[in-house]
Amino acid sequence: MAIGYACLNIGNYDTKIQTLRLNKATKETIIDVSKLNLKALIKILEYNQENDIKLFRISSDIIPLASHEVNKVKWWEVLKPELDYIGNMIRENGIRVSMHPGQYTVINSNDENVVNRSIKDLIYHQKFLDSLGVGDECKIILHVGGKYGDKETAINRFVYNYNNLESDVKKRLVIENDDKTFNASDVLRIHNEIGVPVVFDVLHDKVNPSSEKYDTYEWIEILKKTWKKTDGKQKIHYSESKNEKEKRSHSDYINSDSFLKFYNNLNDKDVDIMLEVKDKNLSAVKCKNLTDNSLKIGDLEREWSKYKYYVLSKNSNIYNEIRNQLKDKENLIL
DNA sequence: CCGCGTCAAGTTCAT
DNA sequence: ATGAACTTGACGCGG
Repeated sequence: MAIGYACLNIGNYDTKIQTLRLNKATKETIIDVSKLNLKALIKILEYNQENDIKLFRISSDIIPLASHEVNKVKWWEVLKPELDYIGNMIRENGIRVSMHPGQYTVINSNDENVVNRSIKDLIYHQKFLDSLGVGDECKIILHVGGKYGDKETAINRFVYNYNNLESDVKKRLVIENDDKTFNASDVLRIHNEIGVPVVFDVLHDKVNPSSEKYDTYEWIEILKKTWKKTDGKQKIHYSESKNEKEKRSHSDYINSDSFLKFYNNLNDKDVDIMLEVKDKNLSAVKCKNLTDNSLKIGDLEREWSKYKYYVLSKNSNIYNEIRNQLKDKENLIL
């Protein structure tokens, strides 16, 4: 079991992923920003290694404007030394990385141009992971896409376009139940047609449940079967609502009690858990510690002290919440 | 240095 | 109609 976080790292210098705007995009700026971002990724991976975090989602922005037509850079050649270095790091440290294209990547769109751009974007993600030389267990997570008023047709178009993807892309693709349209039952149906593994998203299932009366834990068991041995461990997404009103928004931090309850209820702990939460590595380290009975309070406090001044100065809200969460942990341990 | 309008891109839903 | 939300705030201009 590994617990991970997505894209960004809070509280550590030189870990920011930069973006480029179109009007600034030249061959030179694209390479410069890419190099900076790969340096940031190295820092993040070093942090992950120090903190025993073995699951991480790499930001799609790592290569700026990667699948846009303005980007003609052969980054996989220009940046080969950096990519090799990072790939070695990931393999040596036994980290499982993933990527998650944005909401703009929609392979079931009814607009052919959108589909073509989306395919290009998937190829970018595949090429990035392949250029690191990481194994097939390092996945690209994709949503099914839009409904366009007719779910049936939309699913069929997804299946058709999926089947036409090149096999290098397909071997890394997994799909996820979303918060509005395609629920757990829909993605399982798609799996049954094309064999693509399914990431179960706990929060999405809460806000967009299927008509079956399976609960979270039953769904996780059912969807475990969609993962073949070569796909690596089953992967799930865990997050919590920001509040009652903004149910679909991710919370600033993971609530210790809720997470432990969830974790203890898992029938099979042999699953990788990706947290989607605003405070990123902070909650990831905390949740990992929560599952580790051997951990001492002093370790938690040391961990926390590394961040508190930064977080306090940047975001006192998160500071207070996390401090309270750590108090929870003390109570749980004692 | 800070505030805030804007940023490559698609789709859905709440207001 | 508009804006927010999503995998994610950061860029960069004007003051």
